[in-house]
Amino acid sequence: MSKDVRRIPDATIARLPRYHRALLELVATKASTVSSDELADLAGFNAAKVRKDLSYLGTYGTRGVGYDVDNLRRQIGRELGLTESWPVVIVGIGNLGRALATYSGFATRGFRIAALLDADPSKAGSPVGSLAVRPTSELVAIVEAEQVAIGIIATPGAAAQDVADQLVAAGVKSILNFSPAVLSVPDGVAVRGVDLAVELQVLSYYQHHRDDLVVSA
Amino acid sequence: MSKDVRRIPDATIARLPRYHRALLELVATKASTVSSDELADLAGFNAAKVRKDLSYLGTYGTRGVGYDVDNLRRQIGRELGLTESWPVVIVGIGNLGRALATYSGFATRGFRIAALLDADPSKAGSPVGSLAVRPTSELVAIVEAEQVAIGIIATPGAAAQDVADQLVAAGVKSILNFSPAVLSVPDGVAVRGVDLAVELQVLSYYQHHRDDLVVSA
DNA sequence: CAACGCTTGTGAATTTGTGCACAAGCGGCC
DNA sequence: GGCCGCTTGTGCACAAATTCACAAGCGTTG
Repeated sequence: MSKDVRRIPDATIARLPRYHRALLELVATKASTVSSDELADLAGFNAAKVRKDLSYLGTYGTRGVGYDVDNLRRQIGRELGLTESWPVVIVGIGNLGRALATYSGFATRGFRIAALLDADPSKAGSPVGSLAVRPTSELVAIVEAEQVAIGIIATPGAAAQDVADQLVAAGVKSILNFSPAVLSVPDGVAVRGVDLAVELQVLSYYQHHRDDLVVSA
Repeated sequence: MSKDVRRIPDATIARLPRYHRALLELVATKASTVSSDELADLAGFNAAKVRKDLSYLGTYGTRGVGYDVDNLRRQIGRELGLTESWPVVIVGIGNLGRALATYSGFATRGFRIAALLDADPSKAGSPVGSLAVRPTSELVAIVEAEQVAIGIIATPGAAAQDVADQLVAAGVKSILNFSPAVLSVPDGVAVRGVDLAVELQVLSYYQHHRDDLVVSA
């Protein structure tokens, strides 16, 4: 009895945030409508992809005119679940954790930092931005009290799996992992990893093979 | 007259760093050989993908046995161009830039931070880790002196394109962009972007649609 | 030295994603 | 009201990536 479960391709979902951000910029300008071509430019893709991606969400464009900036932004936001800001916890308040805690982009793009946690008791109480660092033992209470669904891991790799287990036990269903460790979590918990060194190594590959690529014919 | 230009799929290249890291861990243990199955576990993929990926590099496994840990690590490192450490510059020494500057993962995985740069002259001279922050005006000199090929942008979005232009003008050929801005660069320059909020928003999508996905039949 | 268990390497099938090209349709203009 | 320019939405062909399934081959054991 499930209606038509509109299945949006993963590749499209990964691009929606970029559209969303581009539209936020457009809102700031006077622009009230935008064409797939312009949006492609702003988001860094091509027009055909933009149209196909947006078509999965529904028919929000007007032929001959383009897309209504404000409406489209709202639709994408709704699809991404950004209608109200998600509370997130950051675990591991080293240099990276501190940087994430003070990153303004989270607040402006749909997220609210509910708490900063660190296993090191000597860090507890010290302020980072407007929040104080709290001991990891308070995790369960915080997650429950604030209905936290997303956790960010910014610990060293060695501690990451342990923290992940605690997050899962506390009821967190989505994890963003900045440590280089590969996490194993039960079904139903989503994990996304960002490994800073991995990104550099990929660049290193293309840098290293630049000349190969030019060779042809 | 180009020999066989072994074209490695982009998707594979993006996974090579994960294999490389898993192998580094294996080297630390006693393990001298590893099967595609184990490696898949450690890197977070599946065995078939591992074997196919590795087959693009050459025939480094032994049937019935597995892959020689040390040799495979060396081969992947060579392919990624990690035989000696690349000098990188970090531009934009805010919270994120500072975190990147002190991130130990870069040093252990093939990169050396050649300089920290910031446009704000009041930051110049202040030490971050073992390096002093230098004004962006020194960029050209540094890139030339140290043969820097990779630049990391950790500025706010508004400054990112400007910094990218300067990096390109200085001769940097690969850019890792942590700002949310979309950069435009000439052909021949590689850009990779990591937008922290984008990753969270993708998680938000799956969190938000968790129930839809379970609905079936 | 033959048989066996184990693991790689890879063709082939399948799934997923991309890009083209054009019909459909809106809005303005004469 | 009809024509025209512009931009969406999408069917289709192609390309890339994933997964399956199995033959090839190594090493060990009796």
